[in-house]
Amino acid sequence: MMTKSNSSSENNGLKKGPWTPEEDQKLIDYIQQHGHGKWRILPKNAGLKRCGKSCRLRWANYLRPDIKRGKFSLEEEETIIQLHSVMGNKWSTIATNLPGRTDNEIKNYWNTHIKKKLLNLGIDPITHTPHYEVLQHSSILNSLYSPQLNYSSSPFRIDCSSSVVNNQSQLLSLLTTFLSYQNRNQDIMNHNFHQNQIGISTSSPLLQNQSQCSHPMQLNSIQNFRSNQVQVQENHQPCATSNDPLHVESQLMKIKLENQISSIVATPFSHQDNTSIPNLWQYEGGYIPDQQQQPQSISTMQSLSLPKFNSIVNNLLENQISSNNNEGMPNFNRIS
DNA sequence: AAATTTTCCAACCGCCGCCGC
DNA sequence: GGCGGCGGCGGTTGGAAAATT
Repeated sequence: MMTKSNSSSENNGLKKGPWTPEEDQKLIDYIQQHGHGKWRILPKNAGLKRCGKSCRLRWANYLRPDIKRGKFSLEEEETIIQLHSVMGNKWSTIATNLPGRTDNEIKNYWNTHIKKKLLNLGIDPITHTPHYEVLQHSSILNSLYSPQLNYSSSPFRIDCSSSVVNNQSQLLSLLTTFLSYQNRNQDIMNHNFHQNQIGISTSSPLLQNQSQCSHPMQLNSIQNFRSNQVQVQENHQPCATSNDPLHVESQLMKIKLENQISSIVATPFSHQDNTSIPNLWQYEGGYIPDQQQQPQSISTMQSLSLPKFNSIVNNLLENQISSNNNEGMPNFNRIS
């Protein structure tokens, strides 16, 4: 592959551009025999017309035997997002937490895949916080964040220093979980309303054409906050009604997210060690509605146990779905 | 089938910090 | 302390490959 300058371009008699298989072999042979280091003198000894820097890069990013190739796994992707939320563009540090991946590879993957996904979800890839417009449409997030919204620095920046949600990376982990569903062709939430039970199955036909529908959250009338999302929404009009399975799916997804947020409010994040990555998949349970539980004020949810909160949410869900006038976004605000 | 556009990534560049002199 | 060489890092980009028209 021709990359950068033409392969014949030279600088002080040193070759630049893509490496040939012959050059690769020379480098491999030399390093296997003598080890690496002393990159300045290495190319001369190895018979390569390259600068040391080029050799080091080729070895570190491509020829090293312990490099893992191929598609990034879901877990790797989540790890990258997690770590990036904590340390920003520290690609080499992030790479130390992903065995076999190079900083260059992670950087590329971030720029070509993850950044776009986050943007599509309305999450700022730099601050890892939802864009304000997203928060506006999520009542529980709203109730948690409204008093702390900080408009002075940036319209998208959220002050997460409050005691209610005291760890930004936790919120991120939820959103990451949310995001990860987008690409799961299998093992995504199913809508099982039978016998008052909402569960999760390992496969669902509902989101099979995700590439067109993008994310449930954006199908869920969290709209008009990004032009590309508006476009997707317009291309998929049927999602906007309560009878549409995709709409139901999106409601469930939203509730699952809010459910997790509630559990975090109840159990503040205690990890201080940045190298410790919370398990994003620890919550895989369904929701068991408790019909006796009455809806309560969102403001009291901070002190609710998770099962109680589940039942409240499910009562809400039942009410929302049984009513016929809930086009678009479920209106949780009415009980607050 | 061909032309055009978009996506992707290998490799480059400039900068920075460390180390030895 | 100052200087230069080196390794390492992060941002950027040229062009191949893939996707779209």
